[in-house]
Amino acid sequence: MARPIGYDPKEVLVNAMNLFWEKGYESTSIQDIVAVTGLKPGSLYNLYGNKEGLFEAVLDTYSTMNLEQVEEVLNGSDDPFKNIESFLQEVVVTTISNKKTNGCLLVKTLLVVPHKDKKIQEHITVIFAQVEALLAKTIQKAVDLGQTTVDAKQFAKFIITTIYGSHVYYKSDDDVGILRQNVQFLLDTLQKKEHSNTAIALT
Amino acid sequence: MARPIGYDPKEVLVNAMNLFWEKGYESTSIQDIVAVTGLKPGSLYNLYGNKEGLFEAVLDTYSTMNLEQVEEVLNGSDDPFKNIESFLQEVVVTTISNKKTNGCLLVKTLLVVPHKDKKIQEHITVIFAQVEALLAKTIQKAVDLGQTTVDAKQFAKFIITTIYGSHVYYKSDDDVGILRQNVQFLLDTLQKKEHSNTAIALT
DNA sequence: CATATTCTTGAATTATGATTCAAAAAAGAG
DNA sequence: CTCTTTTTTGAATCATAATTCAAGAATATG
Repeated sequence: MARPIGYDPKEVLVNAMNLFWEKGYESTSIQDIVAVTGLKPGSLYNLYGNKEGLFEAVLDTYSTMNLEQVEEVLNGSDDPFKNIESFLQEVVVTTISNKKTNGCLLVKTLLVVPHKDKKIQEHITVIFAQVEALLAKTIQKAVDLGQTTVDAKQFAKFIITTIYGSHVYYKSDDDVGILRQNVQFLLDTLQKKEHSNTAIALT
Repeated sequence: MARPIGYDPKEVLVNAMNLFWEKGYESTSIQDIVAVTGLKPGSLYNLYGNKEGLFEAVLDTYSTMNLEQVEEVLNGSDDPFKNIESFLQEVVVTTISNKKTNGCLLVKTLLVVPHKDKKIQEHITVIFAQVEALLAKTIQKAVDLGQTTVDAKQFAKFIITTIYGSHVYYKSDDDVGILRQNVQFLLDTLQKKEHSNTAIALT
């Protein structure tokens, strides 16, 4: 009855996402989006209303992908401490492989999106809170098993803070050592161990 | 012999700085700068060449101000551990009072400035390294006095990472508690103490 | 195969913002 | 008071980018 869409909406969003991620919201033009997605301006505006709408859809794509990955790692085994360890190592690996695109899209966006843009800010805040909640739940499991004695909620916040910070730090100094070191400090603190001075191995 | 300049160059830079800080580089137009500085476009271009040149001058102003402050606190007393403590508390206070302007201008800029802009990126990297070096020196003093046993350089990096991260975290969740908590974790780790669960008092 | 419906196209429009430049203004030297 | 030098002005220009829209294309249904 009607002309069907001639593209994969998922693919469009992933392509747009990668571009926004690399160049940032302000520096990415609709022309750029047209170039990477193949869709013409009219189609894009038809689909998403405007640039901001497209960006919100991109944020959804990004955060869904991330949340799924985090959830998978944090529930990877029966051993919560191991899962936290895997999560932290995963973060290191991801940060390194994201180098070109400058760390986390959400962090970047949060710091930059103008104040007016409450909608986007709140969107991101909600996603952050979800990741933190997942992490806190896993830490609590570790506490229940006697693997650590930290305050789960507090320590989840501390971990998240360190991850944010690592993204920034790595951007200014791309020495992989810092990433591993920070993870090691976190694990040591979690276990109240002496800091070992040896970086953890990467998988 | 010639017409003298009719403004205070320092004041111009501080005004421009505050605007860039609040709105970000891309979202600040020359028109905006004209509005807050009182200088007309022609004068601005005369002085700084272009928008990027102006921004570099702003970065200089910002980092000079910051470095001076950091140096002052870290050399505030004969007790290096106390000085580190004061520094961390100072950071908390500053982060809170900066709320409106979204954390550190340098962090924000680093994450956002397009790749091409190597000059600005390197500029910021150098400043970061200076702060870190100051911090490492103070920690080393503490080590020499037997106040702590951490690796000074490593721990300086960890502190810096946490500060970056706090800026981001606080942006998404303006609960002051997180800032104090993170500082407490750092101090506990520095002393290898049990984490106390009580936030440090603000001055 | 005609038609209704929805999707696509991309040039045209509108908006915004960086930059230039020729003319005007200010000050001191002679 | 005139002239030289430097600064200031701000409208005009140039550049870029967001958004619109009328015409064309594709499909399924009757």
